Amino acid sequence: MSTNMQQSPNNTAGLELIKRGCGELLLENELAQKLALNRPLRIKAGFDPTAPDLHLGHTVLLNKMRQLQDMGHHALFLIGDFTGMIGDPSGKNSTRPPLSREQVLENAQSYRDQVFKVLDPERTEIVFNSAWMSQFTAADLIKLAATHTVARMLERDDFNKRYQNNQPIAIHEFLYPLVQGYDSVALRADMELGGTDQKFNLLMGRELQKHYGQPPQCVLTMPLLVGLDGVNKMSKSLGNYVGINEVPKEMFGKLMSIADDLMWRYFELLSFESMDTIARWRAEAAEGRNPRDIKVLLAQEIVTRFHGASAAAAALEEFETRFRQGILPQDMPEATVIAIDGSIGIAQLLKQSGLVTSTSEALRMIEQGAVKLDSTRVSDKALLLKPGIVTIAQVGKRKFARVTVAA
RNA sequence: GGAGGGAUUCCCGAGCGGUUAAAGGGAUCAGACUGUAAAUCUGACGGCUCUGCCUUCGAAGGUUCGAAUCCUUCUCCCUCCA
Repeated sequence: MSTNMQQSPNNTAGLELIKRGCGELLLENELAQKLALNRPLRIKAGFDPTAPDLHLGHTVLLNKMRQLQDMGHHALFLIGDFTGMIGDPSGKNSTRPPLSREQVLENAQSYRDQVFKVLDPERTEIVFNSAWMSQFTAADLIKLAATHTVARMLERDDFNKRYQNNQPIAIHEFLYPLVQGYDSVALRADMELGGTDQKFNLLMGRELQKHYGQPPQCVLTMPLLVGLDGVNKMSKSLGNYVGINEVPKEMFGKLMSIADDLMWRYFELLSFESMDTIARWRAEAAEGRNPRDIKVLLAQEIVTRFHGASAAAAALEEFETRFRQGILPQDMPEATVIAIDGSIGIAQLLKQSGLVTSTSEALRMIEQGAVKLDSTRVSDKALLLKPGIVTIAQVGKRKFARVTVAA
């Protein structure tokens, strides 16, 4: 892949590369014209100001951004600290409390730490929309709001759904697409990237740029990655995600937990393997090759990307010994619990060591046969342990702790 | 401003005076099985000093032997009319 604009004057080839894997490109001929200008294009992508926990879903977009950077383009990584006060209407009708300046900066640093695992820092500019929005006057805002009608806003799918379902829509939520669109004006963006669910907002940027006398940005949407549940889009709040900062064995295990059928979608959106290779694997699976083994390849590729090959190999090995052969992991959390009256009940021990969240849960787990001490199943709910004991406590297949009982 | 409808345990959603910690589904967790933390099946799924006790059905009061269920006020949401 070329890293220099001047070396890749072939715009047709560039256009094809840009389109690969994307959901939709609007408008293709406009982008061709922009590419023909032979200057680095300003590529915008917006992100929440909330504490980032970037996951594989984000990397679908970031990988595309990186690809564009490698073609010589300039990434505008927008942190929506002003829009964050609104909160993108998600149908949950919850507005977020505004973050403090310190929090925003802290989160921005956290973005930097994570996002440069994918993006090229040399070609990335991090910007905050509060920079221009905090200068906005009420009059400016009214002028901005006057550019669009309520009916137009209600075209947006989630607004429409909520409206149809008699769910509330606060007026300020209409401002979100407008402000996000205005960001494109302020940044003079040539193109904006977003998930397919962002299409409305991205197009709003086009409209507003025209309105403010700028050439409209192109819009490139990327498909949303389905979460581990196979149903909803991958998101932190739904807990169905694989974070790019997760330790190798978690990352590996989570990827192995996806349904067999779902892995093909993951291959398409996350893998750098050629489409031909993926198609071949798919055919092999259809002919009886164990899908588990192919899923391992996916998990290995992703873990390698973020942690390196040796970490990926180690994660695989641990996975095999632990789940196939049922051997205890090498490293596990340490915990110390206090025996108050000369001994401690098993339920208290599990609760205090953090393996369960309540004594009720501890008792339930014992009833269900999930609790083991030193690999021996515990069935006595009233079991007492004396100080001085060190034991490996286990709840289910995945929760362990080396527990010391202290007086 | 007027009339009506609604707020239930993580989510959706039943219940409409006692047998209700509250149906059903989803999510989650556990067990079995297995080719994996897949799939499938079974079970659990408020808390605690756990054969019992305590807290929960938007909030606060009230009626009653007894309320998620009835009454009053309040908060929020939706619909229609203006």
